[in-house]
Amino acid sequence: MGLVERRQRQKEEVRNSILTAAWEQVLSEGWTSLSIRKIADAIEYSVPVIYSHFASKDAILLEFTRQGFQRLIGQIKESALCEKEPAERLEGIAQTYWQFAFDNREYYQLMFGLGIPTCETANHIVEMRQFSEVITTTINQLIAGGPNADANVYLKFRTYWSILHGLVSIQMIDSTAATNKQSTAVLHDAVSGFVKSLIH
Amino acid sequence: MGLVERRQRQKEEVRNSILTAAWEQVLSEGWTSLSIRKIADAIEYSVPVIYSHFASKDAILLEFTRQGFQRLIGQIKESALCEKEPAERLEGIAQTYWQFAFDNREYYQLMFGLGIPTCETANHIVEMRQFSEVITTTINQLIAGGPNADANVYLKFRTYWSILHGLVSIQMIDSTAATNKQSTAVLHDAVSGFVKSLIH
DNA sequence: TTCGCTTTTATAACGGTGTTAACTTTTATA
DNA sequence: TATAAAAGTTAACACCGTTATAAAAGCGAA
Repeated sequence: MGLVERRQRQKEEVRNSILTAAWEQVLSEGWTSLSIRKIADAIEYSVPVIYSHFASKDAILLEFTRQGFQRLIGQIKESALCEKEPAERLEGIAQTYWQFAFDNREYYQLMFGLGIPTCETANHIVEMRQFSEVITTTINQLIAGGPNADANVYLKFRTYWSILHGLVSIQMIDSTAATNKQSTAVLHDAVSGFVKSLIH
Repeated sequence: MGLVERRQRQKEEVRNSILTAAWEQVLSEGWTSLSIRKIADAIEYSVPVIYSHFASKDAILLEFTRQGFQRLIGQIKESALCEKEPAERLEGIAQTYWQFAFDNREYYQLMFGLGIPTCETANHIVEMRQFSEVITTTINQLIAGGPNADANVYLKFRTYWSILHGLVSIQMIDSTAATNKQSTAVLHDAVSGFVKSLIH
């Protein structure tokens, strides 16, 4: 008798309905006004049911953070496969990162904006490490054999990521200021500058 | 009779006590757990008194944002005076910006972290425009007569600012990762790369 | 089928938040 | 001294996250 299995499946369904209801609220009202009570209302269950699936509101946000990183790393790996040359790969990753941020503003804001993932929470997200790995590997390929072969790769990764994050968040702050074309030009400018500094 | 003046002075004192009480709370517990009620408790007044000085909690946060920009622009102008050469000036401003962010983590997080100042709120802060002006002017001095004299200065400003903000916020996310010396090295690296791209 | 046990779900409360309406006290003026 | 204005307080409203407690439902054994 697949009784316990059916129950498991039903539980899973409720869990998913919680997440989709939460996501709809985030899309229509933003992260700040997301509330457990409104989720309960939307899925037509009482509040404590939510707490039998998630330990706290933060746990729900963490789940979305995880999802966000999963998406991001998926798209980045995909774009990394397209380019053979490390230099072009770094350019492609940058474009993908940028695209992700503005295709998924809510995700990006949760992942890096408010909340500010501390070292503890961020390190618990496996996908974050993958993100770091893909880029670090590419940088390594780029500088191997060059004049900067002895550079601290982790520091270089941080610089690269900083450039991306900085450009994205400044663009998000005043998104009316520059056109999309201008902004991607800035992105290209900054990244190519970084790449040049690595191989010269 | 300096009666109305005395009252004005007393009102001002209460206003200041609100801000200092709020600031103490922020220092000890962070922005998220700052509350009107706790402020009222600290200054030994009832809650509505606070609302006779500030229209809302956001108004209090806005006041601190203003203060933050005031400090930042003050320190930046000071450091800009030290250096005559535009290239070194940009280096100095970057160091000052970095220093400000980590000397005043709470300010920086309020100004750029949570909340994410939208274009509307940010533009109402006069000091923000000054910030933009000082840097834009310096960039202009740097590229005038060079091979990039026709570059879009505003875009270049955005790139510069993005580099700074990116480095600072990534450093804040995992502040245990790199030593201060390494981080300022990264800062120098990134900024000098930017400067080179402007004059070559 | 009915009893009892376990799982699931709901009600209601606790302590907290920002905000404001209504009331009281103090203060200064005519 | 009466009166109008200012200052301040109490208490409420409508929320929030979280949880203790009670009710309902589902299921196995008698």
